[in-house]
Amino acid sequence: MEKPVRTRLTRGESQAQTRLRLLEAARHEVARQGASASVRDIAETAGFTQGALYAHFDSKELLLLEILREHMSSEIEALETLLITSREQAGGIRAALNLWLDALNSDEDWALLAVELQMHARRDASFAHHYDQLFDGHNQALGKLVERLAIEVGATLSMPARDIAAILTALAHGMAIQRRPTKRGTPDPAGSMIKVVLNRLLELPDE
Amino acid sequence: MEKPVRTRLTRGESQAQTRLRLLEAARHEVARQGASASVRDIAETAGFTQGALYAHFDSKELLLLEILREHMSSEIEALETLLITSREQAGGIRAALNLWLDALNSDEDWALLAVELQMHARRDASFAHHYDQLFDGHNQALGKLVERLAIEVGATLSMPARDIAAILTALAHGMAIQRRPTKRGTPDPAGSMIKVVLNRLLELPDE
Amino acid sequence: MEKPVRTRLTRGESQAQTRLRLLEAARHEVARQGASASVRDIAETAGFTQGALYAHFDSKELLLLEILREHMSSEIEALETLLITSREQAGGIRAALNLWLDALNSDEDWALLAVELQMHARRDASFAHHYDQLFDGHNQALGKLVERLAIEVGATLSMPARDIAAILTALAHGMAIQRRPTKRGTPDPAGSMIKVVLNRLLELPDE
Amino acid sequence: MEKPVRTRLTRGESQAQTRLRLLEAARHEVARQGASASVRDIAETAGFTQGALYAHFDSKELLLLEILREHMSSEIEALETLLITSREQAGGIRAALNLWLDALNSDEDWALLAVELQMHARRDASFAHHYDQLFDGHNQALGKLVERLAIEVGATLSMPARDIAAILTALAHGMAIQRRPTKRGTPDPAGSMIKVVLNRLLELPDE
DNA sequence: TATGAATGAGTATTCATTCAT
DNA sequence: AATGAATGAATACTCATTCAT
Repeated sequence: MEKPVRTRLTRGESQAQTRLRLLEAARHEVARQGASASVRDIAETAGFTQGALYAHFDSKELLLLEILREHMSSEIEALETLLITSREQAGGIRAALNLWLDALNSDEDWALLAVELQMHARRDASFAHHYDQLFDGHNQALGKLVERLAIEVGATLSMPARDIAAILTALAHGMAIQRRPTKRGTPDPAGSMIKVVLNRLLELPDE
Repeated sequence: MEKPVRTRLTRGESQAQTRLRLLEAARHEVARQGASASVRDIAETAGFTQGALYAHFDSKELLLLEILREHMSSEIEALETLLITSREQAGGIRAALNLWLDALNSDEDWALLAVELQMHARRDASFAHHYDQLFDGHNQALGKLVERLAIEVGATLSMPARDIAAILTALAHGMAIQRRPTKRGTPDPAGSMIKVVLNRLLELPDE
Repeated sequence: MEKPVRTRLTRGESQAQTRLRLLEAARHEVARQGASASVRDIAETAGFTQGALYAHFDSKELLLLEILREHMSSEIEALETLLITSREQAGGIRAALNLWLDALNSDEDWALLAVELQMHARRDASFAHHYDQLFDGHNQALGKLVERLAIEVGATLSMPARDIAAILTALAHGMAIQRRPTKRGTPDPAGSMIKVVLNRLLELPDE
Repeated sequence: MEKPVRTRLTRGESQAQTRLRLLEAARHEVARQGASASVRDIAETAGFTQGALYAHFDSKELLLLEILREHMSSEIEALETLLITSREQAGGIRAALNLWLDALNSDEDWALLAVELQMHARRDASFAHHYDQLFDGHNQALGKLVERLAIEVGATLSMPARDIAAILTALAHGMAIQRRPTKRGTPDPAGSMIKVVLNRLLELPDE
């Protein structure tokens, strides 16, 4: 209709911007509707067409995997920060551990997205390849953090750190799907259970 | 497949038989395709029409819920048996505990079905009502078993038995979706992890 | 399940009773759901099976036609009574005329049923045969009443009485489908419009 | 049917053309089968898929409503033209009035479509919203025409013009569903009845 | 006479994906 | 690079009707 006047983006810039807007829209729609958000909705929210979406991502699931990847990496980063700052902070490592687990457990929406992609991976071998790569990377990173945490609190690991990481993830996922949508404000009982489990695995007494 | 010997079935018998064949077919198809198995496939496998299926079950999900219910109740039964026989057997309670957990964890297909129905319950409030009822019942029964087990092994429970049951279920579900379809015979690493977690929660030393 | 103890009905009595209960149930369900009430619902309400229903009526529509027939004949009867009693009553024929039209117009549910059966008759020639027979009979009876009414009030008919009857019916049906389900107690504007039309056709002044 | 000459359509043109073809097909199928024409049939007749149909219209009923809307607006237009040209023509206003009513009454198929959508509106509140809007607009426009017509013929209105419009519509609908498919060429008796009614409501003598 | 299990063809609607422009 | 119209196959579910018992 109207001729848009733009401050000339280079091809690359514009391409990257479109991609970002698609990812942002996907994040928004997945938060609202879960992984069953439709490609149409995501594209519309981004202000683009479905075709544009497919120009940037080979499938709906690979788009969702991308936003999961970003979330996971920022989660790891946050945990690292927490681990570092806790040393210098009041309350000591124990308080930090609590914060850590709360962070791990807080993202119900993300856990559900991960579950749905994991289920999809079971059915689609080619997608499984991509998913596993992401999962393994995340699990390894989480394992390293657990290791550092154990050293920090002077705990002995009763099993490989990677396995503990896998347990924590499984537990978070398993509890996320159990949870019925709760009243806002209600503290989530899943959180405290996960804490107890980790304490036990690190052979620490409960609080 | 087989030529049925029709020694004149009464109406009630025939109805019950149809119902059983539908449940059997559902079990088979769900094992193959997961909960996304279509009503058409299930009905066809059973050798009936879709209409017949709906004459016996109000919705696809309620049919799947039914087979999950049967499985859960036979699982509880098996665990009870295990608990009783272990007392009199060699190897003592520890060996029994291992068997117990293996049993809990071995049913990957069932865990996946439970996960899919749980996800469905999140989206459909009326189904959630039915699902929750089943889940709560199962969790309570499992909790009671955990309690008896703790007494048996002389362990102290660090949290309500129901919570431990919920954790075990969450863990089994969470690990089931992590697993890729594996070669038959491969021992499943998830099993040993769950064992460690339960040991820790019961404050028992690992083996 | 249980063996019913009955005071032995003859075959004919029991048959007639079943028929009556089916008709009664049909009336009830049609009042609730309209002509789209399902055969299953009707049979269940009657306490019988669908098969029993088909033993008594050749099709769903012929059952509905039957209850429409009964209603129409009792409607004609009521109008005749009204016509007779009005002569001897205070308020004279004018008051009676009003009552008459209110009666004609009051049965929204029946009008809707008639409309749905009429639409069905357009699509199904064999049913049309039955329907037309009923309709023509009713129209003729209504026409005769209009004639007597005209004599009673000393009016001149500007067209064949049968045509006036057809117009009244068409108007009642046409207004019934225009109406949205209204609050109970709200006086229906359609009623007064029909009155004016009849007054005009009888060349009477409005009130 | 015809070989389209593709002088390169713009996207908008092509979209509009598809829409038109769908509407055209809907008109055709509705004329043949009534409002119960299936989405599948309509889409096939148009030469598209069901999906394409749903890309253009939110539901089957909204598509049908659209073709009813177009018909109603062209009907109003035709009546306006008739009203204007009648003044200057031989036969005077009386002849015009006859033509007018014939036009009003002639479209049996459309009346039936309106009836079916009206019945659907009774069952579906959200559709009722759309339908009522169309109906009210049409009724108002028709009322204005009745008013102008009354002035033209020097008649006094015995009730609000809108009510007369509603009566005419109800009568046309009510007669349309009464009618059995007639032999071509047979003059429709419904027409003359409606004429008499309008004459009476305008307090004009019959011809 | 009444049963009720089973049929089978039907319905509207949804969706990720493609491709000519 | 982005469009967006169109695809086509799949989905759960409904219903009047039949028929062996």
